[in-house]
Amino acid sequence: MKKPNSVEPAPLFKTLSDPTRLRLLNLLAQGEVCVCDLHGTLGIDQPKVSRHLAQMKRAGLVEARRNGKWMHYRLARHGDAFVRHVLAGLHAWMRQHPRMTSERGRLGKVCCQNDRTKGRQRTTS
Amino acid sequence: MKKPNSVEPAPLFKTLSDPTRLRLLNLLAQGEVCVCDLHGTLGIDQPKVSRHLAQMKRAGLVEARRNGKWMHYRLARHGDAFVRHVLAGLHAWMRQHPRMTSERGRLGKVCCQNDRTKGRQRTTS
DNA sequence: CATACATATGCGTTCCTGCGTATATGTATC
DNA sequence: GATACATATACGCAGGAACGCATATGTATG
Repeated sequence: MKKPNSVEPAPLFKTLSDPTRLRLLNLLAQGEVCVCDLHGTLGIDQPKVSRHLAQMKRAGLVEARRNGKWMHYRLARHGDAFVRHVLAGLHAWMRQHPRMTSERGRLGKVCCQNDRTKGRQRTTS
Repeated sequence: MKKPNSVEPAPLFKTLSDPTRLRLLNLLAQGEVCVCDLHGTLGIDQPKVSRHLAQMKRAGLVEARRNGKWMHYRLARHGDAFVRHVLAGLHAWMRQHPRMTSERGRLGKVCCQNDRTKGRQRTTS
């Protein structure tokens, strides 16, 4: 089912070459997040968020789940070793980057209060 | 001297998002190579090779050394851990990619016969 | 210093990408 | 089914990236 040879680095790097997409990936590292949370946390227009998510979904970097009106996005665990390697390095970088860490911290104070039964907990209980 | 925090992933990924540049990096993994060898091996127009090399030089991925009329390019050992991580993964991928391996093999049958005293040896002595 | 060669760069064009705006789709509620 | 809300997409535009071509720079050699 997997085709490890079909993964070309150039398109992957292209997908990762946009700062907005990296900020989204950074938030998604926290777990499953709905679009309105991403939109609210980063202060980015909703259509812009949607488009970038769609692009990353096409690239196989994220997966989506519908829950009522809300779409929840999460990181896809990718089958290709090279992709996993790059993403692991990226997330390590993000973990120690002040602004990225700050944005991860801001997540959870915004928007839709639907089910949080699974996944991350809100800091503001 | 180094500024590890100044390395932004997005510009790095953008630099790596072009197939031609990846093919050049692949050849440079063999050691120091002059522009005419890159040009001849890959069958890419010389101005195109020069421009991509210049871009990667600006990004700190390669370094250049002049030897008479020839410019020799080599991979730069980058100070930033994240950059090194990504490049290591990339080169590992290239090592097991048929076309990339083939192109590395073709290197050394072309162009300028200037000093090879240091660095890789030609297969065609 | 004129020539030949290796490399770099300027220029105009074409293509791609990301954006803002408006609107379409999809879902729940009344 | 009409409304409200969350999300996705269509459209036109503006900036950027890569390219082909011509030419400039830089270096050795006669």
